[in-house]
Amino acid sequence: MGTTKSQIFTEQQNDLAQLFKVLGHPARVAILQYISHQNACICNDLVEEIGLAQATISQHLKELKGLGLLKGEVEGKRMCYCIDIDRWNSIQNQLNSFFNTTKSNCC
Amino acid sequence: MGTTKSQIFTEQQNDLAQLFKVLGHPARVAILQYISHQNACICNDLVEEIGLAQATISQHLKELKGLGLLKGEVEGKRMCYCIDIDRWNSIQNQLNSFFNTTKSNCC
DNA sequence: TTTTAATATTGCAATATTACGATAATAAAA
DNA sequence: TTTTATTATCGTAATATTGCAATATTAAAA
Repeated sequence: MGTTKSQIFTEQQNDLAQLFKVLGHPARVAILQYISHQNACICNDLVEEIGLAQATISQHLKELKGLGLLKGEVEGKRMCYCIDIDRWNSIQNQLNSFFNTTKSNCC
Repeated sequence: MGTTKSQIFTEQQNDLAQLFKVLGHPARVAILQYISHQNACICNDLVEEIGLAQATISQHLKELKGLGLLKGEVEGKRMCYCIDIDRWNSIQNQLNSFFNTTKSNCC
């Protein structure tokens, strides 16, 4: 037990839940908001800005990268993380499609 | 450790993350989809439909209720769970507002 | 080459989540 | 009133997540 029984759900349901799950942490919400207001991002800024340890920030960035929401570019010894706007839009569409199809049949 | 450091984030960030988090489980996605296609819902149907134990389904329903997404009506010895459409729309708006404000400043 | 700075990875402790059996609670039916 | 059916709650086991210190990695700077 303790493990989500993914095999009993459709791929679409698992994917959608995964999207929500990655966005379901205030640090990751804050990271996305901060990056979007900088037009660029250096990880060390985030450590000061957010107030979590460097290792923790790096871990959260990894999850956002895993979803394809962030793309990282090496700039010397720094990393510049940016939001992948195509992926961003595609995810927004997926979520809206879920909301719209669900509500249209609602009692 | 193991606990999210909510106190370092804004209320808005915590609330938004909480919304995403509750939606971030395939069983809860499946429950919402199933309810919306029934126009009404009896918990026992869900147990058969989803394939998780009754106690587990009841727990997931509780989380969705906690978010205000579901409203339950007692019908004799049954519960009829419905999606609260106002709350549903309000959550969809919150999410879209997050997506739109974030992307508008993106690099 | 050595040092320095930035980021990633590893290992671990603490807490949270998921799932389910057992049981309680509730209300209709017999 | 007793039984039956439905849903909620409790207790617990298994796994996942969060967070951080320590360390590794990488590349520029000295």
